[in-house]
Amino acid sequence: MRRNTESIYQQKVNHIIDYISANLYNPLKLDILARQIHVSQRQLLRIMNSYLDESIYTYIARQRVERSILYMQAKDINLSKIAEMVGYNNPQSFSKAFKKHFGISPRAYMNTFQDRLKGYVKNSDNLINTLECEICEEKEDLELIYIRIIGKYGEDKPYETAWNKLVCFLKNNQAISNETRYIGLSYDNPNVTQSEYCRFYACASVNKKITPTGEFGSIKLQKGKFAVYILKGNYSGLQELYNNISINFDHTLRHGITFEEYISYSDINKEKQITKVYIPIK
DNA sequence: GGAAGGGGAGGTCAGCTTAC
DNA sequence: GTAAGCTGACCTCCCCTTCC
Repeated sequence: MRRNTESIYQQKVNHIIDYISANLYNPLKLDILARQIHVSQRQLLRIMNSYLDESIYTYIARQRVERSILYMQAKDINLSKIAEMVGYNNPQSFSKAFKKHFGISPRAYMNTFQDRLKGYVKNSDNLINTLECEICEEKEDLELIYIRIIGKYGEDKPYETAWNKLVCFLKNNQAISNETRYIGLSYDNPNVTQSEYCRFYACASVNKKITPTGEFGSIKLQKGKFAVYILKGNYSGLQELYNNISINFDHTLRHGITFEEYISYSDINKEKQITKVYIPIK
């Protein structure tokens, strides 16, 4: 493939992936998506097949049922509502798609999840004490430039390559300053999404307008309140921290905190060896 | 000449409706 | 929650044209 074409395609893929992520509850017909990036429906299929390693239709269906898992973790939402929230017009279609993907019905999955929570509550006091957590508020939206990695979280080589590419891109655009923040966005829960499909965005904040090209994209983190978990030392304890946070949902719920969306990010500060994991909250 | 992109045809399957 | 039947959207293949 020609270099220029590849660069254009990567931008189109970035746009479509971000569009799907933000519009899962809407009809995502092929013609609508094709219009988003000004290509024919056939060309859209070709481009996405080659970059996603799965058809766009499979990708959308997978995103929908995986997103539904997150909504199931909130109380007082029934299956009909969840089906609607992830783009299904009726719960039957949602149930069918869910069972095809996970092998069990949504109702069975929710029951299993509630049982796990009950087990967690019994032992929660010890766990709570091991987590250092604070609430912070970001006063301004954060403009970010990102490069996407799809694959197992924490794989050294692709992550190092991505961060190096990002820094190089920023340097070329004279966009690095002392105030630059390096942020990792984790969009998928590896306990739900197969590791080879997990999406991680290596991001850096920018305080001037930059037009992303090729594999780089731009994204805005909304201002608001966050629960911030802090990991001191190297990254070897990061996985354990994420595990603790994921089973700590009930702890946060009992403190009046609910999840709006499963977008967490790590604020990376290599000099101080501190990683902050942010969970957006209401 | 090779890459990119479109057209057509036939098969497949997701989604919807309905019934239980 | 499950199953059957129907419909339309999607996928795949092959071939052709256009573009660089």
